[in-house]
Amino acid sequence: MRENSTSCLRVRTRRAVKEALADTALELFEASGFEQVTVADIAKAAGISQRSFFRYFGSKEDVVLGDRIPTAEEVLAVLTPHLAAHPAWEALRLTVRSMTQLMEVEAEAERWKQAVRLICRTPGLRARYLERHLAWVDALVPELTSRTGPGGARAELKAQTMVNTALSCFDVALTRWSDEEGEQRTLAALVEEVFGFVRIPSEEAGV
Amino acid sequence: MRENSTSCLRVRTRRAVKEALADTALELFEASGFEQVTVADIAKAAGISQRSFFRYFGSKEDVVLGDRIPTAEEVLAVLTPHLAAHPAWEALRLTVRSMTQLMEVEAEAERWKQAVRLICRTPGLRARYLERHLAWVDALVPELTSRTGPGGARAELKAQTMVNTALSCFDVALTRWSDEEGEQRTLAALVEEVFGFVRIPSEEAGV
DNA sequence: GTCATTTCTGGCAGTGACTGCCATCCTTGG
DNA sequence: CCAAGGATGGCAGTCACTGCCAGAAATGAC
Repeated sequence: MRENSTSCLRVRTRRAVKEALADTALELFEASGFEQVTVADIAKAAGISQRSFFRYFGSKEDVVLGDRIPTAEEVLAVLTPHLAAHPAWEALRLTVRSMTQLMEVEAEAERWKQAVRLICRTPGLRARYLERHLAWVDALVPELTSRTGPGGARAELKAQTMVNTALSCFDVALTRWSDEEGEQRTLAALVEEVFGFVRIPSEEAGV
Repeated sequence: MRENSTSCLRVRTRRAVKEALADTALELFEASGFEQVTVADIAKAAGISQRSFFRYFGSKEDVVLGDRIPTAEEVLAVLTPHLAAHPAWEALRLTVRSMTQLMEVEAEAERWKQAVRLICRTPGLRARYLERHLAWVDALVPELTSRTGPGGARAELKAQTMVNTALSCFDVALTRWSDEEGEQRTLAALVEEVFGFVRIPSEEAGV
């Protein structure tokens, strides 16, 4: 197949350029702050045109948030099996824990940590980050609604509450994790601790 | 005093113009969607220059979010007395309930409802809205930290979790409320129901 | 009423993020 | 070597937003 060999090499090059571009940009952001750095600055530092920058990243914010954040489909794929074997809140906890492990293992932990710190420090980025969370909520709620009890509207309300609460817990853990410099605490351990603060009584076994 | 009489009249005019401007803009947003409407459109429809628009609203998003959303200081002022008389989680619940009542009473309920619907429908607005929530979190967490237990870092972590969870509950209730057309359910009642799903065990009375 | 001060206003130019279009490469498979 | 397709750069244009400036209007002191 022609397309295969072509893309095999092209894709690799493309990915390498994208990686280098992200490195350059993050370095500049770290030094001068996200908003102070213009796209023109990044492009010049990376030796490409401004136009090409937007061929690699849909927006300036994408350089930071980029592909690091799982899509709604990925999260849903993690949730579904857990949901088959556990009650709803437990399944959410396990899902969040699985995601943290994905993030830490990938040898990009330090870069991800740097990105999260940048996100927490920049309101605009933080907002975009939360926007992605919303996509997760929309994807997870329907899956959960049927499991949270009988009542239609009430079940959906509870599902929304649970998902939002779980993501809040994740957010708190992630923020704290990115701030801890000296301590070696695992993100997963922080998630466990934060989830330990919250109880969601189950209604599945009867009222 | 000269400045007093001046501002007394000027401020009133200014407020009226701002109100009319917001009405015009919301009408356009409702009809064509937030992103489809340009600032130039709003200005033309309101009969002012584009430049003047930005003298009344700091950004296009401010027309929707505007002054409707309480500031961090206001929320803190509501929380503090509750915190003196109740355990932390209970105080947060009462605080959220108080805020809902503020929003419903003000005879602007329908307009606020319309705004919330617009916010929920527009990702960018939703993100900005959540950004304001973050300001609340930053303001409320310090006040709560001392009340959530003895341990320093752990207490702060728990406080962050509680505040974020409470705001999630508020958010879920508000979203549902804005969607309900026929039903006459109170926002406060919805808040009660949503908070009913969540338990935050207190550690204050001993480990 | 007159005058000086303050405030509001529109216009204009400029920045910064982003997009569409087009000409030009440069790689790749045949 | 050649044709096809992807990658690139440049250019013009949109949109949100800002600073600057000059003119109009309201305001307060006299």
